[in-house]
Amino acid sequence: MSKKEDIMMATLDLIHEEGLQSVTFAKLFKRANVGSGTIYNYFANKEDLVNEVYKESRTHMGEYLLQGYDAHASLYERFKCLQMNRLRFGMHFPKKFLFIDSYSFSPYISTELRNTDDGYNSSKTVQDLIVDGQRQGIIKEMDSHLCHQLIHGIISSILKGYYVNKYPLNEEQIRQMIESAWKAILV
Amino acid sequence: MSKKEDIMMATLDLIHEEGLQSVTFAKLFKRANVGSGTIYNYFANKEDLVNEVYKESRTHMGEYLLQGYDAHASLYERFKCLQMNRLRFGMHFPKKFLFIDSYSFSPYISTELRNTDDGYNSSKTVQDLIVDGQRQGIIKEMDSHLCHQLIHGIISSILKGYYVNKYPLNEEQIRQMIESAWKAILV
Amino acid sequence: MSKKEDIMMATLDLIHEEGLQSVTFAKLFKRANVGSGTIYNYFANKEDLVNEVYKESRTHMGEYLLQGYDAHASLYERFKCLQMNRLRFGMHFPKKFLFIDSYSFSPYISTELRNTDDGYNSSKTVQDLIVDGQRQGIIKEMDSHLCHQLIHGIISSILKGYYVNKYPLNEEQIRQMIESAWKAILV
Amino acid sequence: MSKKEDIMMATLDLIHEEGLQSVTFAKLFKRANVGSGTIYNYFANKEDLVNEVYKESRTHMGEYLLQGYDAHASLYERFKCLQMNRLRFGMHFPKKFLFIDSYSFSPYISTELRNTDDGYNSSKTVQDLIVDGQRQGIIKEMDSHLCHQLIHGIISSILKGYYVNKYPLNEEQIRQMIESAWKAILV
DNA sequence: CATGAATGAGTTTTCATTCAT
DNA sequence: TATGAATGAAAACTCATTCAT
Repeated sequence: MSKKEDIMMATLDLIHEEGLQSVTFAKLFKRANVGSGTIYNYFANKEDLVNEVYKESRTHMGEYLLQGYDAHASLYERFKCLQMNRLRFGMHFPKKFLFIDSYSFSPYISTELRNTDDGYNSSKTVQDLIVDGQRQGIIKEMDSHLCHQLIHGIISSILKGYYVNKYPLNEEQIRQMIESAWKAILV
Repeated sequence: MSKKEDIMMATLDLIHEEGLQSVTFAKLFKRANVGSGTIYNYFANKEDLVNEVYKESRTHMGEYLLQGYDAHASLYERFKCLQMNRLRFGMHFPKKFLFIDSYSFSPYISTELRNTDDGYNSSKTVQDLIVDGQRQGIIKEMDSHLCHQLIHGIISSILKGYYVNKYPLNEEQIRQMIESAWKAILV
Repeated sequence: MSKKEDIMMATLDLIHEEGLQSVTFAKLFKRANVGSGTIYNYFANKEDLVNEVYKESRTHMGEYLLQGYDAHASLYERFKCLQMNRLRFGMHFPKKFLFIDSYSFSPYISTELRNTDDGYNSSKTVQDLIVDGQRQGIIKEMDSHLCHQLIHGIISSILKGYYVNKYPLNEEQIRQMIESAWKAILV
Repeated sequence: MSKKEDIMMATLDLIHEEGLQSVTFAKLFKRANVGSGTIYNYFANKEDLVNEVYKESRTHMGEYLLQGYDAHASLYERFKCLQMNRLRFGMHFPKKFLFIDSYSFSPYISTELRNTDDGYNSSKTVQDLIVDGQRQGIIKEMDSHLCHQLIHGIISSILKGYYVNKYPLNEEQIRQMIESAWKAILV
């Protein structure tokens, strides 16, 4: 793995373990096994580093969300695919998921960065799905962003419960959860 | 207003504007219009100050949640009252709500404080409601703390979108969201 | 003496001893007997500190040059007064004189700072003297700034010889040097 | 041009633009368009590089000073030739002149290098001229090195004013300055 | 010879905290 | 109580130099 990746991974690890505010360069270098100057070959400063990690996480999640997505499948199939992917991403990459969740609305992440496209248009895909569902009279009429945020909140809460080991999430339970989220936005 | 209150308000303001990790005492003293030594008359150190602000915010929210609560109303009425209060608290006191939401799990907030009662038993009230609903077979069977977290997560997610101006939140939309959160926990 | 003065003096000393480029804050703090953070209560950074020292030196010299100056004395008397003061300043404050001499034309000192008034109009007094002398037909016709610079170069060279102990400078010798400089600009 | 020359030129340029103390290898490599390791094929380290540039500048000036010098001309003619060459060198090669002037006494330039012959005996030529003039009773009695320094100081001072655009230096003014410098060392 | 990624010692800078007033 | 100058440990950052390719 490249030094740059080492550093980004160590950053994500440390943020997960101790929170952004207690990530110091000293800890970072030790964890990433690089010399103290090395980071400056790749990142201008700490803020830049964190932003890069954020961007990479967002891009990764954006890509992950669309895995196996079939635009011609039924509404529920499409919903299920997207939200299962979201859930699975959170299960496999808890550090990235939590980092995105925690910092997307913090002042540390600039507005423009927050609103930046993740390169996979996953956000637009979800929006389209919602609008489509509303047109068909299946999904409740409401601001599509609001609806998106609602779904995200549900999935996100489920994951947080999973993270603290409140319950296991096997295939059957995942299915139940997705269904539960689906019900929340039906007319 | 007392010096102590000045300091706590300035702390909350700065955390909201720049994030906990970039709140320095220098900024704090300037904003609160007090001398740099003054804080040590009221707080043992920075961590203590932040914990005090956290405690005050939690107490405030706890009190707010129970406004107009009628223990004898129907299950849904009680749910609606509590969650509407939660949503309204978030709308009226964004700094406090976000601070609680963002830092409840940060290492900066001591564990004992995080689990402490807010002085209004609002937490217990919500738990009781959930257990009651499950006993009646209306609310899905799951750990009651987890269920509480699920509801909080939904409301929180919606508020965050609102904070960054993704959408407005009028009476109609508030009603919809409470309903959706309700549906999400039904059997 | 104030901490600020301690720091400025130590700065001047170190620049004199080792040159600007090898003045580090570590040396500075040790020499000035202050804590490492203290400097930042007075100066924004190293450049700011050096500029302040430069300004103070210039102001001091500007004030010194006009000591005992009588605008109604004869041309030569006035010339003698100004240049003797210049020479005496250099003899009593070698560090300041050399610092001004070395850094006035270095890229470290911004053009605007170099051209800044020293607060005593000593520069203008010299210019006026030259123009007056030229009007009277005593001083050679030439650009007055050029003439000023010429005189400065002579005095400055004499001082540098003095600094390296090439000769003593008693009253009689000072008189001779001033006379020598005077001859250099006569018609 | 060879890599070595590229590096030396870039060094001189950067010293002129920002001062020795802020010339970093990073800037140097970029300016000279070479890889960061390349310099170590030609110079042992930074100090060595700067000393090489210094030596080259001194040699160039030494050669320049003797242009058109006629050992059999009159004392004043010889003086004029040498000092005009000095002035013209400064006008045509400001970077080299200033570098020599500014850093001759800096701790960065090794003492032995500073006192080293420039390869053209220009220094000895000036010394001889002075001693000759003193023997003839034309030039003031003083240490010949000091006299040399006095003359250099005058020329240098004039050039510095010229560099910062205080005044132009045309043929007439050059002639005047040489004459003034001459007068300054007469008995 | 030429390169540039990696390094870590050294430097600058920050900032919570103390303490004399 | 209220202050703010002074502090120094810790943090961020720089940069000459090395070395594998």
